[in-house]
This record gives sequence, structure tokens and C-alpha cells, in this order.
Amino acid sequence: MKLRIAPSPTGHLHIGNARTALFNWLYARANNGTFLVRIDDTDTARSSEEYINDIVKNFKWLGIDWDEGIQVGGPHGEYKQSLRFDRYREIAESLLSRGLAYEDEGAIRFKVPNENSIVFDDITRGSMKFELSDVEDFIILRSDKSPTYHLASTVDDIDYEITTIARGEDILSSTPKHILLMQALNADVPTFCHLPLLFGPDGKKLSKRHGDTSVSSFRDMGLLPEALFNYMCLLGWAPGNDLEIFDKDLVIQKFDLANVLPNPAIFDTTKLLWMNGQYIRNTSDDDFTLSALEKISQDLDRELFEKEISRIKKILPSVQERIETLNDLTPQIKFLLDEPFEVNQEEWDSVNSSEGQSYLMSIREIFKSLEDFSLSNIENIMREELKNKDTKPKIGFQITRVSVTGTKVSPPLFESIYALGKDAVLARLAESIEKL
RNA sequence: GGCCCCGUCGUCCAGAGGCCUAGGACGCUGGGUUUUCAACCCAGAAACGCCGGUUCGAAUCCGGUCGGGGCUGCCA
Repeated sequence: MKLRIAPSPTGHLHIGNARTALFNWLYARANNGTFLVRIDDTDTARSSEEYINDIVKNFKWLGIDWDEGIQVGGPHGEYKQSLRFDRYREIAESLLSRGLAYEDEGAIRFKVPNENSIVFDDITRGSMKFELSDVEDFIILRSDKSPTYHLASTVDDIDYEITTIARGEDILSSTPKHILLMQALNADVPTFCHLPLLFGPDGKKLSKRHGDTSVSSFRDMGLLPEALFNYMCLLGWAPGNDLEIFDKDLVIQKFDLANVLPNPAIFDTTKLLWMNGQYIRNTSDDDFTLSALEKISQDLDRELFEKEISRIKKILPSVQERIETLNDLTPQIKFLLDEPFEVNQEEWDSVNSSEGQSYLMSIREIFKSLEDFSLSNIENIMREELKNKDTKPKIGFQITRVSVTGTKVSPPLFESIYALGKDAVLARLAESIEKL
């Protein structure tokens, strides 16, 4: 069993293509088959090397690897159609000389017999039938002698011995043309599977009209590849038992193209975001620390100082519990950075009160003489002082939060104070008290 | 217009004739927890497009209808 994905490098890797690649990859892996990636760049004007790199990079990021094809090589050259134009011309010429095609204003058209019909079994859709009287003679070689998609793709599928073609439903009506070409070339007709399209929220084929739908844009959103992978699996397929969060191994074990739904799915970012949060929470502490520090450094566009790293590490467990994407990280730990610190004036005003001020001054004094600045000591002291002064938690804690973190919304208060460290906390409290 | 595909909560999926007064998840609403924001827990609203047929019995099979979508390029 051999499957392929054949993206056109006329844009960034599109999420719809990624999903098609994923299902092909899964089917190949589930059946101990071969997965091949080739580049369909017959449209030389719109294709570019930059996009090939983007496609390759994002397949790898998603964890989709291939056994044959672009970059990894194999018995068929470089797996780029732009390098095989001679081969396609040769085929077009042979069809011409056999009377199966004809010249039309410099281009070559395949002659579609207008009797009979084409019948084939589609894995997800069952028996398909197209009357040939509905199929037009189609161009296989353009007047500039470059092959069209129909020709190049079909020849490659034959030459590379593809056994199963799973592609988007948008090409379903072109399938009779491809079967006709294969028959004309005396090749075995592979098994077809037309996967349901991905729709935007408006119920139309997902495209640039729906904003940036490239895989790289999802990475830029701070998504984990495992989460996107998991989410894409659920678009048109499910492993059963209402299982929703699962890893690669489980999918490979259960996946079958025959169980893919024939109806289109709307790509809903909301659930994807939720799922990403689940994956973040399920990440081990060590792994999360590693990727978090890297991400923060990336966002800041600089290396982190040792002091910052040790502070951040202390708060990370709390942050991991409450973020949805990696992009939520840096804003949450911003107050721990060794950078000019500023309190949001408006928010300060909204929590400021004489009762709060009094609490602030008291805990500063207590903190000052506290030798063991531990998390539990901080919490005990702050709660005790609340009781002493008969102050409500909200009054005492919120003003402290704004004073120490700069805003009303932050990671948990005691953890934030503990992470920031005694010296910086005292300094910030002093600063707030000064301007009271 | 022609050809083709599709049709279960707003969304993703479960359901492959009786187990369905249709199940799970996201989202939404209400509640709990609570020092913020989250996370977490509990509860709730929410769907088989419609009409026929087959059958003792249909979300499940068939036909029609309506609705949505794709293709109709010397793009892929």
C-alpha cells in the first residue's frame, strides 16, 4: 500500500492540505504502507521554493514524516514535477501519436470517448458513476508545452506506483479524467478516496477568505503541534468510545479511511484552543518549563537572565494551569522580568483604599523581618494579618496584587510574591506606599 | 444552468433497524470553589431538514423534496 500527498507550492501549507496529508499518513502508517510527498509545481509562475520550505517545515512540525519523496529522496529522482516536464511531454506525444489526443491551438487535448461511463469505488463514498458524455475533452499539455495537473499528477501516480489516492472532494469530478488517462496508459487504476472538505464558519470551502488558514499561522498562535494534530484527526473521524484526547499511537492503531465521514466539517478554532489548553496542562513539568522558557525568550527577543529564569520557574506551575496557548505565557510572567516595572494607574485607583493602604504597610513591615521567605510563610502571614486588622481578603489582597504585579489580573498572589522574591517585593511595596 | 457530493444539538463527533424518552466534547447558561484571571467540579438548555415508502418496529434502508457545498480553467 502506497499513499501520497502532492501539495502545490503556491502558498503556505494550508490547514486543509495538512488534514489531507494527515489522513494519508495515518492510513499508510496504520497499514504498514509507504507514504510519499511530492511537489506538484506544474504552475511554474505561482510556485516558489519558499513555499516548498514552508510545506516541508510544517509537515515536520506536525509530526508527519515520509518514506519517499522531496528531500528524503527515493528511486524516482527529486519528486518535483517541474523537473519531469520531459517525461510528461513524452507521454503527451505518445497519446497524440496513438490518436488518443489531438492538437488544439498549440495545446494538446485528451480525447474523451463520449460513450460509456466511468465507474469506481470510492472508499468513503461507495460506488461512483460518471457519464462520459458529461466529461469534456481536457487539456493535458499547454501551448507552452508544460503539463497540466491532470497529466502530471496521473503520470506521477503511475510512475511512483501509488495504490491509494486520498484527496479532497473538490477533485472528485476530475477523477473520471484521471481514470481515463490511466486506462489509456495501460496502468492499474488505484483506489480512490475523496475526503470531505474543510469549511469555514460560513459553510464554504476553507480558504484565504477566512483569514490566515496556514499551518504556520496556527503555530504563531502558540498552539502545540500535538494539539493541532489531535484536533485535525477529529475532523471527519473519531476513534470511538467518545475518546477525544489521544496520541499518535492510538490513532494509528484505530485509523481507517473507511470510517471517515463523507460530509464536510467546519473548522472551529474554539474547540482547538480548548484542546490546546488540555495539552498544555498534560505536559510534564520539565517539558513545560523547557518550552516555556524558550517561548518567553523568543517573545522578548533576548536571552533570559539567571535571576529571571529562577523567578519564572517558580511561577510556571501556576501559569501552566491557566493558559490556553503559549502566547498567553509572556504577559502572565511579565512582572517577573528584570525590566522597568510600572503599575497600571487606573487599576491601582480602583483597588486603592485607606483600609488597603494600612494592610499594605503592615505586611511590608512583617515581610521585612521575615527570614524564611517561603510560600507557606507568605500565605500564613498575609492571612493572619487580614484577621488582625479585620480586613476582607478582597480589600487586602487586591491592593497587594496590583502593587506587586502591576495589574489586577495575575497568577495566584502568594505564588507571585514568592516568585518575585523578598527584595523586589519590598521595593515594590515601598514604591506603592510612597505614592499613597 | 449542467454534472457530482453531502444533510444528527450553534460546532466536532457517537449512533451501522429495536439497547435512543438520541450519547460525549467544545461553546453557552446557572451553581459550587474563590484574593484576580483561569483551571476544576456539578447542573441545564440545545439536534435526527421535510414528505412518502419498506418493516411488527427507522436517526439508521429506499424514493422524492428542500437545503448546503464542490466542479464546470491552457489553477490544483
